[in-house]
Amino acid sequence: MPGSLARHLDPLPTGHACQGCEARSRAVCGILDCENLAQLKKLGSTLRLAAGQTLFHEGDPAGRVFTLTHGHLKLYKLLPDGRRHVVGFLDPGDFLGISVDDEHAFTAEAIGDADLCCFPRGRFDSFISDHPSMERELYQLAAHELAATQLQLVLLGRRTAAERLANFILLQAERQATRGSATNIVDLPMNRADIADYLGLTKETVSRVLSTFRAARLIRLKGVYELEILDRRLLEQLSEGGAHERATLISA
Amino acid sequence: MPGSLARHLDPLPTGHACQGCEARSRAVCGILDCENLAQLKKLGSTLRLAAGQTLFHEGDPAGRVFTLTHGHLKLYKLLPDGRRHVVGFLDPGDFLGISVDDEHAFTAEAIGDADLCCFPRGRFDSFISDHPSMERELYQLAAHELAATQLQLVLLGRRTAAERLANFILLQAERQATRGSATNIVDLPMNRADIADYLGLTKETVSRVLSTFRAARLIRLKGVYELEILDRRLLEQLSEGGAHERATLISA
DNA sequence: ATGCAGCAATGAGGCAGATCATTCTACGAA
DNA sequence: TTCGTAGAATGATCTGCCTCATTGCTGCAT
Repeated sequence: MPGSLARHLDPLPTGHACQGCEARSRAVCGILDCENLAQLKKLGSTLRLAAGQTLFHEGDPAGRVFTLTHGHLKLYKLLPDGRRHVVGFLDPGDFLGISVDDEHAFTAEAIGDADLCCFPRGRFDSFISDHPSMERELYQLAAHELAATQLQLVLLGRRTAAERLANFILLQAERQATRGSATNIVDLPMNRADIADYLGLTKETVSRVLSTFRAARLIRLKGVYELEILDRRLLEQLSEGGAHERATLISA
Repeated sequence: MPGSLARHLDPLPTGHACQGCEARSRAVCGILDCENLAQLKKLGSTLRLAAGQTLFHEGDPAGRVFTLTHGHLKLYKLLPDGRRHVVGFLDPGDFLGISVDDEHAFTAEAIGDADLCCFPRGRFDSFISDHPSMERELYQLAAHELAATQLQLVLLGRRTAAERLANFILLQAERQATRGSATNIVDLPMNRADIADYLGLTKETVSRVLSTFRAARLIRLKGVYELEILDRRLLEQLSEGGAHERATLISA
């Protein structure tokens, strides 16, 4: 969900601990200058997750906060009977650790291999207390997340399967645009079941709707984990949720 | 959604502008001492809304922030074709104005008559910059809201109509407990259509499920805008979303 | 009281999406 | 190459909730 735009950054001096970090331009630490960044970096450590590995479970004590530097995570909650809802996906640069509670509210699991910076919460908190710009940045982030999540509420509460998927594809494209190429090629690092659990659908419905989109020449599937947007305008109309469009656009 | 617990407050001296404010114990300004509170109060003004009146529309410039001091608001978003989703309800003490954008992300409308404190955003922002405790409080609030909204995502994405309503009733009861009586009497200031649009259902389904609950002796309807919880345990089981329970609890 | 207006409750039928089952495809191991 | 496996795609059927329509209730104005 975090959709902060890439910042322009001064290059780091050679030998800086964060040299070559692919996530810095999008991450909260990106607002720090050289010295402060190095200072923060020293407070934490790095961590590598293998595909499918769990970073933490729902209910675990939330003793650390993270910045994802490479790869993708999914965040989900489980109901007692096994139903699952994916609350969000994390891309490189995303921050993980906005929380009131001392417990994690969801499970975080690596989709592919992933790298993270991690910081003990106490040390991180006192660092941000000393750096008001970071504090403000985190507030902005939380506010931004909140707005995005409210949009997702509307999606889950009131939109059709086709609208949900159109919106998802465009959002995914947009997020990838902020981290590089602004093409119409969209990566889907997660599988169909993850998408389904994110959109409140079943994997079968996701499959079917994507097939419909393909048949209607809205998209082209380039393998399972990648697609190309062919008709952005129509996807946008679907995503906005105009009324009759739905019927006519897709039935054809 | 905001569920902050009531604070213990030192009484205000007679003549204080916030004397007798029913919302102070729950509101963000409640953490301020006498002087600072008076100082904040002077930055803004008060506002009274009649039932059904709109405070602002989605897309309006977000030039002010608010604290609801009396009554109830609903916050909703509209789709182009008229579908509506209620993002949340506001009770006395709730803060309205967490936002990154300079535009309101939803429409805010009074359910009954309502009173608010309102502050120009610029002045409010500089006030909180000068009061780190307020800043932290707002961050906490945003984080709390975010967590509550994520729970709502699961609700809308993965729960049945009965589970949604059981959860809604309990949540409503809980919020009222923080502002006074901890009884089993629950006020529903909003009408069935509002509840439906909040839970991603239709008003008919809300009606039907409430009737089912009544028939199953889970609740008693005391007029349209008030109900009594008769079997909290069963409601909780439903709300948690255990599997088979659903079938057996309600069919009887 | 009577009629009216606004919700809520209830009934009948339809449909979008779920569920269950099968086939297809890609890919890694033997 | 063949086999085996996992996920995706597709088909067949079912169902929970929606839609549309009617009835009932409560409060208010005449």
